[in-house]
Amino acid sequence: MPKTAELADIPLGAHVTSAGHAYEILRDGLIWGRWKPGEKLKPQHLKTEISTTSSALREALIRLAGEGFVTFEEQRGFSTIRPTPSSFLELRHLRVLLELDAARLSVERGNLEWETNLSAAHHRLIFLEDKMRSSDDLRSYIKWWSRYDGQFHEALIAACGSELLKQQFRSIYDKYRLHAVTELRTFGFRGETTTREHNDIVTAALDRDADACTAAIERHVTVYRDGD
Amino acid sequence: MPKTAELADIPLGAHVTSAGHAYEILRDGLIWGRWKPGEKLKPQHLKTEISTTSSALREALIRLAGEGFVTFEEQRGFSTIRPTPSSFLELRHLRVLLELDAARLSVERGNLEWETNLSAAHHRLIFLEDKMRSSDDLRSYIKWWSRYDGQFHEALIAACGSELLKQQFRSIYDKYRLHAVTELRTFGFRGETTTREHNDIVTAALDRDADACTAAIERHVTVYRDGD
DNA sequence: TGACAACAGATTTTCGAAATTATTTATTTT
DNA sequence: AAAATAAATAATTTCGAAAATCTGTTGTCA
Repeated sequence: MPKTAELADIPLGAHVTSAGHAYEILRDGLIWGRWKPGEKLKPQHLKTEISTTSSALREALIRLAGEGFVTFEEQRGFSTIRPTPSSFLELRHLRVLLELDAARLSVERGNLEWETNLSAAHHRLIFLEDKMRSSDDLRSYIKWWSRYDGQFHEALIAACGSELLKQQFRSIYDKYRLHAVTELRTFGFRGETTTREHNDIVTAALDRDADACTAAIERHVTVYRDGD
Repeated sequence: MPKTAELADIPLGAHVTSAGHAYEILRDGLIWGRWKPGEKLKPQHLKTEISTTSSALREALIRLAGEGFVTFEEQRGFSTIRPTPSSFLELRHLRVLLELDAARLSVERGNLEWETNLSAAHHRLIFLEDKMRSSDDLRSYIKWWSRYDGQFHEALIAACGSELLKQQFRSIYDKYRLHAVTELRTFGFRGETTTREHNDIVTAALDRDADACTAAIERHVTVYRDGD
């Protein structure tokens, strides 16, 4: 369990290069809404916020544009993406497609180590969810919950046997998270329901019931049925 | 039908910036095996091959690394990816996953314009395949066949309703193509079989038979069953 | 008023040289 | 000879200023 001091902020990965560092800062800031949707990201401007040079920022922004976290147009620079209901649904659809496929493979192929890691990730997640239900200030928990949720879903698909599939899932999941942050703030934490869903997923996975597992994931992800 | 002169080379998209230009050249070169697998791509070196500055090349390489066409490690630069049997299977698996889903949606949602475009793309493709069967020098056709095949599969999924899904498919398809180029050179053009498979796909699609269509696609893509 | 050109300010792109870091080669030590 | 160290070479990263391009404003003309 994290100490209180650690709960305040998640440490970013250590990076040797300044461009790599700028990339981490920007990526984190983008996911957590540091800049308004559609806002222009000008290297010259950002170098006061993030203390580095505009060249390093440009390089980081190019990488983020490739991953779809920012948009880029030749001669007119970078902007944050504009989350729309439609882009949210597209991301969710792709997330479900990838996760169901990967989870099915994982359930079929996973060994004891996979079970153990999944169990551990699940335990850590529901422990935090328990804490959250008995707290009135959720904001400080959201980042950690988000991280643990991500690690849980990664543990679930870890044994799918395809590095590419895992990598694609992670990329989509992170962009989905960027969109869902808004929703999390609007609708709040769903508490016991979420915990029950996570339980269903793990139970089915450890029972090696791929159909039940994928069904549980789909229920879990598509809770807000806003016009699929 | 392309003129002979055009057949020799496919024109790259016009770009305003020199980094964008370098990106196009590099991407095309990577797909068509201009550099050996695992070969280091050093900006300083490349600027003699591709006449531009090392900075522009670095920027282009960063973008290509983000898309997975080259690998990148901090402090030790860029290299071309090493196609392995395993990475080929992973790409193919993901390609099938995305294309089946997108094609099903397209078949369900496509309108008359979709039908028309698909029909056109198909016509152009089988016309070239006909020519190829009665030719003894296939090498000059491969690039064009590859392009038309890509356009055909894009036309097929065009009506899926998700820009993100189409974009992801394209990215995976291009990397799949990079791998398949080797295979195409090894096994050669499969001729009549391929044409029949393309026919099956279009027929099912225009019949609005999603199940038959996805089955036909899967047969088409997973022809070389090397240990899935 | 509206269309258009010229201008000014801001932003993006280009470029290459200096600083940093990795890699290879040569030398010394065990 | 093998391992460790040092020097030389090569590659990567950083940096900022100049060039090119875009954007918004002002002024002119029909």
